[in-house]
Amino acid sequence: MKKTVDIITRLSEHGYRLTPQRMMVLAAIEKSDHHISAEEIYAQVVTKYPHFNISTVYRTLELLHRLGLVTETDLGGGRVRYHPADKGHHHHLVCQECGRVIDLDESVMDHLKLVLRRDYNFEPDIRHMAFFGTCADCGK
Amino acid sequence: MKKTVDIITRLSEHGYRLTPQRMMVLAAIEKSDHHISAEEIYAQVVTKYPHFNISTVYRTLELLHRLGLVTETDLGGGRVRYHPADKGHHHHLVCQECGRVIDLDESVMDHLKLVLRRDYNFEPDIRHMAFFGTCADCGK
DNA sequence: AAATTTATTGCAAGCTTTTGCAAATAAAAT
DNA sequence: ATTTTATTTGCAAAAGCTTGCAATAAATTT
Repeated sequence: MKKTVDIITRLSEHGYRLTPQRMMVLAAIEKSDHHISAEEIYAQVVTKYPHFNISTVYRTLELLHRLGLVTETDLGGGRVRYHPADKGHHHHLVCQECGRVIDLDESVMDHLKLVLRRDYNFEPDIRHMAFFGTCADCGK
Repeated sequence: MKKTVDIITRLSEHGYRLTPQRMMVLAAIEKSDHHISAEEIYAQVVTKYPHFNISTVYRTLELLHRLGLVTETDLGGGRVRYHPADKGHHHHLVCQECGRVIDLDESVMDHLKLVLRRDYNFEPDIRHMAFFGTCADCGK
């Protein structure tokens, strides 16, 4: 399990600056126990740093995602949710009827990953997927 | 291959009204040879119907998607793209480096669909997926 | 054919996310 | 320690999409 300090090292190694804003966004994501939204990160940081702007949250999230340190997932609800990539890769089933979110083990995507690599020579970024559909209860 | 008239029948059967706006949105989607965006549909219809509003496009697309007549897919580029569901189910690989879009046969998702149905009793709506990643050329 | 009912539309406002740009500042060079 | 540099930030505006609501109009009933 990677720690915040390792992510900081990665940023530094890639030549990105270690700004207080980035450190606070990172802390908010790492300490969150759920799939956090940009607005939630903003709300946490702005209490300590009143000038803080939400566009910095989005830019930091884009950077962390591009470096593979954070996953971005649309779980419905009209906003994207973020999760530290090191806190376990997993996927979700989202019921479009009742909104229920079912956790899925990472391994369910292994076969598809293999096919895309082998048959299409494509390296997919499948670390945190959400599939929409109808759950057992709602399907009668 | 389903025709526009069949979609109109389905709408009518479900008790939805056959308004001129809906007919024009439908015509724009059906006659498009690519994955069309809401803005493109709006631009086409508004030339014939100046009062036309883009919120009607989004509401019509949501309805057609809910009835399974149209697929919604994020192919990158900051906007969702729409496609008639009857024009062949297929999927895409989107390269995050060069933006290249590779077409994928519907069957690549068969195994995953089976697993989700069998092991999770979940009926997934996997009719038009896009997977992001790195294509053969960009992966060196 | 007219009246009734109820879904749908247009409009305006709002929400989430992105972007251009000048000012600020982290890190490197002196 | 100071200056230089290039990245990053805050701000404002905009893009894409959604939603509340009163007015409109499709379809049903009379």
